[in-house]
Amino acid sequence: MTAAPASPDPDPEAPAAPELPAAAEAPAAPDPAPDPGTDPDRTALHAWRGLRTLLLERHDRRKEVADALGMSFNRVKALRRVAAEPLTLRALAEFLVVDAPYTTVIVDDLVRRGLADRTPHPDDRRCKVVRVTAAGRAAAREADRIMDTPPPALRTLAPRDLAALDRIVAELLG
Amino acid sequence: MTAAPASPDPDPEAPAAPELPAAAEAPAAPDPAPDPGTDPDRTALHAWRGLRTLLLERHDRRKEVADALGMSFNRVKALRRVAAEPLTLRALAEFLVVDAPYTTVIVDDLVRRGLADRTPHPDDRRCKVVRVTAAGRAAAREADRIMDTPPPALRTLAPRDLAALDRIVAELLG
DNA sequence: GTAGTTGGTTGTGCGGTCATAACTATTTTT
DNA sequence: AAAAATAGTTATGACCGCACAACCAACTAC
Repeated sequence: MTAAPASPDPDPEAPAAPELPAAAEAPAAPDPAPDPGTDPDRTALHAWRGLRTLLLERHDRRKEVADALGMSFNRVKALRRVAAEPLTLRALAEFLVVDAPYTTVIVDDLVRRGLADRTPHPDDRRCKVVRVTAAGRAAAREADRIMDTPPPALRTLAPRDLAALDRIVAELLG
Repeated sequence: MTAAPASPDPDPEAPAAPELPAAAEAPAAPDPAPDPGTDPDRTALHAWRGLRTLLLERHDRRKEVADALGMSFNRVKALRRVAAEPLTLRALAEFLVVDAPYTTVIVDDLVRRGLADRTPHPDDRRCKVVRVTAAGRAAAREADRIMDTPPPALRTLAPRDLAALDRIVAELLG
């Protein structure tokens, strides 16, 4: 754990950083989208920005899970895949969209952490099957737990709204 | 542009990679969430996973914008910030949550690309103000355009649903 | 006016991501 | 049986993100 290199720092006692005189211009970036209004495109933009803020800024589970497990998100992704089902290095490589050598590196890392092991393939002695260990399964479960934690506000949403959201999201996914 | 190291490869003529015999076990990870049902927590989980899929997998605008502009997403973030409003390196560092030396590196990069320049601060000769150039403003606009592009399905949603989604998202953001 | 603080730069280095090349051990093809 | 393909490993090395240390210039406070 390292100290934050730059905090939001709303300290009212701070010596006040030098501000720009703000040369009477356009009012600089209305980020939360101009106005929902009734125009569908405008509303879509507003909703889209809101969704991005919610998922990418407010609740960045990738970062959380990487921090919690002390490994990069890609390792977590590999671990979860392996925990879901033992697979060959080749299959893992395909899943992660990386080449074979790097897959070896990734699996080496998981093995070194005691989260996975390599076992011979029953039918093909060239292959190795990557399996999760008990510790790995626990870690993967923890990862799942974090990834699957919705924002608190989602769980306290009015049931009708929650149902509507779920239905709409399903529709958006086709 | 490099060739994809491993494609999804659903080629039916391929020699068929060695599959595991699938040792009659639990049915391996029901990822799209078990069932919406009527349980609020279950519905919340389902909706949350759907949102993550939509935002993080189907429409990863960060990757798109980085690819389109040929720079890392962090550079894009810096560029957009600078384009919104000229600011000092210190302020930019705070915004990006990186330390001062790395901020210098980032700004150097933007300057080298012709997207920004450094100008003296009117009131404090220690400071430098980073401003966007014309090319930088164009690049930032392009970045904005990509980031602000909702999934097509969102724009073709029934107006009632779109309005509902927008309202619910706003509520989730507090 | 000297001391301490702040803004910025340069240099160095660590860890992560990832590819290429080269090699071994198998399996498949002919 | 020889040739070709496939699974995996072992270098090696590139690039990126980013921090830390050390430093200078300018501003602030005593």
